[in-house]
Amino acid sequence: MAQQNQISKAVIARLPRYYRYLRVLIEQGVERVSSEELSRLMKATASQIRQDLNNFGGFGQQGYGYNVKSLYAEIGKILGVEQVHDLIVIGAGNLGRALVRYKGFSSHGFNFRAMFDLDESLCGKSINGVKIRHINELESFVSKQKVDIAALTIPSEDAIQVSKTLYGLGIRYFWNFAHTDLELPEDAIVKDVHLLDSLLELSFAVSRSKENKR
Amino acid sequence: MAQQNQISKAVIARLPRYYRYLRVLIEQGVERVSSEELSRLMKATASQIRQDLNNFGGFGQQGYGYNVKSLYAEIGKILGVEQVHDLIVIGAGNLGRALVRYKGFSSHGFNFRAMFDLDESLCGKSINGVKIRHINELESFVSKQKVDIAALTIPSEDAIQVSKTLYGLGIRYFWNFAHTDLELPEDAIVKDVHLLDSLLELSFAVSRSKENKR
DNA sequence: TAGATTGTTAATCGATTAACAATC
DNA sequence: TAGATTGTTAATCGATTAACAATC
Repeated sequence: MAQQNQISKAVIARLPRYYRYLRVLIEQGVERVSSEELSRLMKATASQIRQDLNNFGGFGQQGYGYNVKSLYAEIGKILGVEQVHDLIVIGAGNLGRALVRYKGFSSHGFNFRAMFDLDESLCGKSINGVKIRHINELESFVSKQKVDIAALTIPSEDAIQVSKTLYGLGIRYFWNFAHTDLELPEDAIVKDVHLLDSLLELSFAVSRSKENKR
Repeated sequence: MAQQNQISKAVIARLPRYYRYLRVLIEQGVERVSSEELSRLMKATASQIRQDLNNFGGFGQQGYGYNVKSLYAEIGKILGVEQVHDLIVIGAGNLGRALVRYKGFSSHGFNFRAMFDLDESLCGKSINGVKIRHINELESFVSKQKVDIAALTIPSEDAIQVSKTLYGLGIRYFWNFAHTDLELPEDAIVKDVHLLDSLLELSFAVSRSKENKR
């Protein structure tokens, strides 16, 4: 366990991108790829690619490069794509529904098991086969079913509260779309998707370019 | 212009978060804050906060700290929140509709001007007051209207193609939700929101914790 | 003035890149 | 074997943190 304990966040964040490019290569029927070729494709350095991959073991072969299919499979394994992941979505609004309807997740083992909402009029309905339940069923549902990840698509204050409840019920992985930081103990792992923040970064770039044009 | 030309991406990515915390302080009626207090709140170092803010000029005062309201306003100005940003959304699917319906953007000057889709049966409809047009109206629309940012909520291959078209029409800022990297010249600024990638990072953490439990 | 806290320079840390010996 | 390309160590670069003189 200790070996792969200290892999930096930067490396982990790059893995899905490798995975993506390798898939494209497979679809193109490419059998092998060198770090040099991959680096040109991905606009990274070959050094970085070799360094990154070697965090997990030597997947390549000197004089040959990397076998595309097996590297793809290895990275998939590292990312946990082979396992089934059970998700619930808190908040059955537009964003929550968009997540449940999106086709791209299930092919990587992500399965939405239920949605929860405060709005009674939504309860009982199904989105893409996923039933909307009232938030007061949350506790009983989570204690009976396996839930790996909770996606939060509710307003900030609610997200902070509900995430605490979910933590209390044993959930440790959170996909947070609320525009706030959650307030959870250290061992909770939160992946934030702050849409306004990313839009503001774009806005910064827009404004700056206007400055420069003056 | 040269002064503020070389601010690192890491700093820019942190600005929206400062902005968010300062807003909360304003709402709590807090008048002034020291880098030390803010650092405790945000779980950052006071050093980093002072360093970050000083990229844009001395907003603080020795022995006093920072005035919350004016710092908030300054960061807002830097992020370009004071300006109006005109957006179009390519793809009127679930995600595109969720973006247009979300209330949080307009209060920061982001206005959706139109949505575009291939599906004729959607065209003419409006989502939250934003009209869906056929994709073949894109060129004429963009040449007549001011468009700052294009949000792409369409499949990967389409996103690559359409973004090239949009670039040709003069658009330089892209909010990309497609699960691919765009292929645009250097001066295009792309902010990616790769939902599957972020979910895979969570999945990695889930798998690794299971490893450790064995 | 004394105390507090900034702005800024210097030190440290980590991540990226370069180089090259090992090896297929 | 010769050529190619990895795995890995060393050098560089950039970002974060610490320290402290400047100053409100």
